Amino acid sequence: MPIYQIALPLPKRQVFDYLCEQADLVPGVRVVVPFGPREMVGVIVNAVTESEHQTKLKAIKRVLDESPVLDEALLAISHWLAHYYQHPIGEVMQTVMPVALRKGESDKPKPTCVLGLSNSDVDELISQVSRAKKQTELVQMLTAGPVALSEVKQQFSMAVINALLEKGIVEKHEVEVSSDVLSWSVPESLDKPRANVQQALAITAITHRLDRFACFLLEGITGSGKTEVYLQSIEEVLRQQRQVLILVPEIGLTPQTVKRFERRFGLAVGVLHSNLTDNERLNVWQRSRSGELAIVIGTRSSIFTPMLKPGMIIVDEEHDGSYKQQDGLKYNARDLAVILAKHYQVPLVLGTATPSLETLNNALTGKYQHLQLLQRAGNAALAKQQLMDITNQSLESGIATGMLERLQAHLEQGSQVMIFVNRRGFAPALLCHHCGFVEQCKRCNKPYTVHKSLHKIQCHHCGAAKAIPPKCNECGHHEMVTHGVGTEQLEALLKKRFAQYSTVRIDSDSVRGKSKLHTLLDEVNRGQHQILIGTQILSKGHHFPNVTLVVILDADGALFSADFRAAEHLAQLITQLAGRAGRAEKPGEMWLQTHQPGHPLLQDLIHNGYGDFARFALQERKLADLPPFCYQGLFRAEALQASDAFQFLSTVAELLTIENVRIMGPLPAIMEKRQGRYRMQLLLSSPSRAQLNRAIANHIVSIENLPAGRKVRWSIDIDPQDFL
DNA sequence: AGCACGCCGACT
DNA sequence: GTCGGCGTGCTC
Repeated sequence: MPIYQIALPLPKRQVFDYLCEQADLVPGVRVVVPFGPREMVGVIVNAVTESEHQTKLKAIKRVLDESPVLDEALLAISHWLAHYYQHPIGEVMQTVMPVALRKGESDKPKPTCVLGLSNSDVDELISQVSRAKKQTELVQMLTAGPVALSEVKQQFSMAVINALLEKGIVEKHEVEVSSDVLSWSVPESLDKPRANVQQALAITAITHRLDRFACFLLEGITGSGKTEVYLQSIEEVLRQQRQVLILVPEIGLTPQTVKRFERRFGLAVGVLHSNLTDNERLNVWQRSRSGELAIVIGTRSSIFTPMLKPGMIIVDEEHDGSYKQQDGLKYNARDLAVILAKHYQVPLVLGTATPSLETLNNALTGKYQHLQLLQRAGNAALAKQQLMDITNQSLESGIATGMLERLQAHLEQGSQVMIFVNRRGFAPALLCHHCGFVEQCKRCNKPYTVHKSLHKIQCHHCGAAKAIPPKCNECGHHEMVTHGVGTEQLEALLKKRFAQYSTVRIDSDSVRGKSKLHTLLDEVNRGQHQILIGTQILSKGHHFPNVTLVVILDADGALFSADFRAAEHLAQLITQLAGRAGRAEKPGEMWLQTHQPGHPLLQDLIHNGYGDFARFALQERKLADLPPFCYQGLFRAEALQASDAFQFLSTVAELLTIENVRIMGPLPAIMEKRQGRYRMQLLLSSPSRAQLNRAIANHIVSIENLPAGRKVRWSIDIDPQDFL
């Protein structure tokens, strides 16, 4: 009887062998197997003739698929992920599959519900509806032919639909979707803008040979028309009847973005974002696999969407941190896109105004083709960047007095202003004016953030909140003062100081849902608010044409951070913000408040721009032997007892002492304590990615079985993005 | 990861 | 005398 190796969703770097009478099962097929006292859904990895565990083999309970759910590309990607990230194959396959399929649901499309008219005499039917306006509209919509229920629901409420169903005017049918044909037509005469020279060069470079792997860095300054390059390149791919996968950052996926793609080609676009249900996700997955969808656009995990005829992959805002998954399988979707494009033999376009140093380095060394868009189209403007030295300056809630006057001047001109702070809440600490005691979260050993409007102090690391203490816990004095500045405090100051203008605060406290964010942003652009206060959120995706003054309150933190990428991220933030404000006839200015006006990185950034800064920063990384000039892997461990984490990592360090791999640690993590657990890490770095990988791979099973690992939660992070 | 088995404290 | 705490070990 044939034996199959099955990948099961367990944190174990091994497969489990099972018997099955069926001899024709192939890798990628899901099966249900008995596992100890329970049942699990696993995926066939391989068929073998012998097993080390011959005597204890059990039989597969049920075969779920006739053909593999994981196609050849996804299987290859799963193995690559398991090897590169040294992650258990079962968990990898779990990550790669949509949730519905992990649970064992069928991968065949469910019959869709469609609504149609009960007879063809439209006038007769409309007369039956009588005066109900919405119902008449729906009947009219259906005169063109039956429409899917899910689509009808977007425009009409269930009440309207049910009313017509009860009257027998409309009927519901289940229809098998048969979408085995891949075919769409792109209109010949697309109403498209004319590309400028640089755009045209980029489009030609990308579309020159679409039938092979090539990686492009499309470095386009804000407003240079990156999207138009995407669109015209996509057009060529679509004409070849091939599909396009587009990755966007979490926050960048707005209905407007999707509509732009839909309107241009008049084709169905599959959209994947975090608010979809498992079944909606599965539906897009199926329609992409069958070739029905020409374009799929989505966030990080969309990289796992199968395609019948892949033609191109685009990663927009390639520098964005949301492409790296922070828990479980810590993959980077942008890096994975390179592997996938190579596998498919299709071009990959990485687009951004502020390339990550890793990608820029690949472009500068010729590994990627570097396409640059330096001309700004029509209405775009870049705010003029300037430094404001605040050493010895008087500050009011963190803002320099001179800056307040500048705000006043811009507001009087009828412009909008934007102030950027990197902290939510009122103040990042509460301390006793008498003895200096700082109120700290006991689980994280970090100061509580003060939220005055909620009358609470909250730990921003674990979320725990409590009432603001009326007196010092240490000395009992009643004089508690705040330290530092958050968005809430700035809002209070500016509301008082500029009472005649409307101030709005945009951070994750003030925008609970995504729709709230869009409402507020719309209000800003309609001119309902003049003063805009916010965090990171403001730097992504939205334009503020009437903003003529942008102030960054504190640029210094990032210059002396323990995280070597902090300066890069600050530069990206500043450049992105500068590109979001103002327009050609009304250019903006941007001020960076700093205690370090002479800092070379800041100087370079504001005088020579991001491109120059990035090249300079790359030199620094090279001298310091940091990524992308070395490769890193990070072992993290956390335990209730700091010594347990330390001991585990020490043992790991001993095992991994290998030539050409530098080991640092075990050291406490930057966030040394979080949610009551002590966190330590062990950083490995090597000039050779292969040697680093081999060092870990050779010992991972012994590490996995280390008795010292029982008390700790540990994980490996290959190419770590941050060191929190 | 789950889940069972197993050996020591406060309770109907 | 039992219920239940979570340490240890195993799952093909």
